[in-house]
Amino acid sequence: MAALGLLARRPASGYDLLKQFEVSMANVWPATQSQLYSELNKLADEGLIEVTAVGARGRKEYGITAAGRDALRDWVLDFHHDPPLRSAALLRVFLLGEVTPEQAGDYLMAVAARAESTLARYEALRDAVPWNDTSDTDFYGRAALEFGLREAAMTAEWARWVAVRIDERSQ
Amino acid sequence: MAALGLLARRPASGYDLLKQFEVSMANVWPATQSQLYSELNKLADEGLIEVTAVGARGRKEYGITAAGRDALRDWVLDFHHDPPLRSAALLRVFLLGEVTPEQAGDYLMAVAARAESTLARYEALRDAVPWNDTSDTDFYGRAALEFGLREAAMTAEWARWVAVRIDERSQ
DNA sequence: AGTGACATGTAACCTGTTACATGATTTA
DNA sequence: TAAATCATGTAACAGGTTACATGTCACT
Repeated sequence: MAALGLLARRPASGYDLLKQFEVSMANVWPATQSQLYSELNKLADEGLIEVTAVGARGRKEYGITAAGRDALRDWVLDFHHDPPLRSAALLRVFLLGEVTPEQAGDYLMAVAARAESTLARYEALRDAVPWNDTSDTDFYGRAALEFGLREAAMTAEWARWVAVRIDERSQ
Repeated sequence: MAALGLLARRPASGYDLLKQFEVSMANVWPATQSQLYSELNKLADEGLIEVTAVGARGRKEYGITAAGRDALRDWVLDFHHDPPLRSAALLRVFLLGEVTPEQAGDYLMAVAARAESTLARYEALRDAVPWNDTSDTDFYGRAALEFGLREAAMTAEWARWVAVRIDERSQ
């Protein structure tokens, strides 16, 4: 669906999309090259996209069809079918009793450090990108970034909070 | 790995684990019956768990082995191999430009409402469970719950924040 | 005797990953 | 002309899902 979403903005080849994924959606929806090409063929088979131009080196430029745009709109507004998330990070927390309090504390401080470096990266992105509120792409990209910012800050605070409690408890 | 973690606490059968998953870990690591039984056989093949008792109706009770405990400790402290998360919910936000501002706003208010009901559920859980800080299981379970509480609150606030901005922008 | 809970497993299918494979075009 | 980039695809495998399949034991 991510590929369909990008093609809704403008036509592109698999190769183009791959690069767009790297810059704009890597944090949200990572996709491998192999996956993307088979996804494009599948979307084309279903009539949601179509080849709009053929270029050099076998390049196929795809564009979204009317049916594709309908399917995308349906998907965007339907959040009931979201797969339940499976968080290895949280599962670890459940199992932290298996290691010493020192190790558990170190682990949480590492989690906090990672969240803080993610936060710094997102802040840099927020400050570097000239967001233009009149563009939907910019506006909603900024909204998604805001989520990332808040989540990273929350995670770092939470990890330090737990680390402090582990420390208190182990004395 | 979740099964291994539960078996580290006490021996259990696949059937027992299935019920434990439903109550204690469903929010973090959902698992299907089919998956669990094949996982148990795989763990047994690898020598990380072993059958400690055979009961009626073919019941096999598994216990963690020394090798299993080592593997679990390694896994718990290693957060580098976490799979990158793929968030359908955030991808939707990126694509919200495909629908009208009204629909986008409704969508975000629905996200907020869902987060708030999750929050209420977690708060009820927090207040209902008699947490005993001297038990590792309780302590770390409480820490994981705290994450859930903060995440739900953050998500609800964020969704309302975005909804307000959509509203301002569409006037 | 029948129902419900206990208890485990297999088969078909889908999605995704890594690694492999191939070739065309541009640029230094 | 060699290297980098452009461009797409296949194969083997891993992990997960749904649905199917099977049988036992306790209780009424």
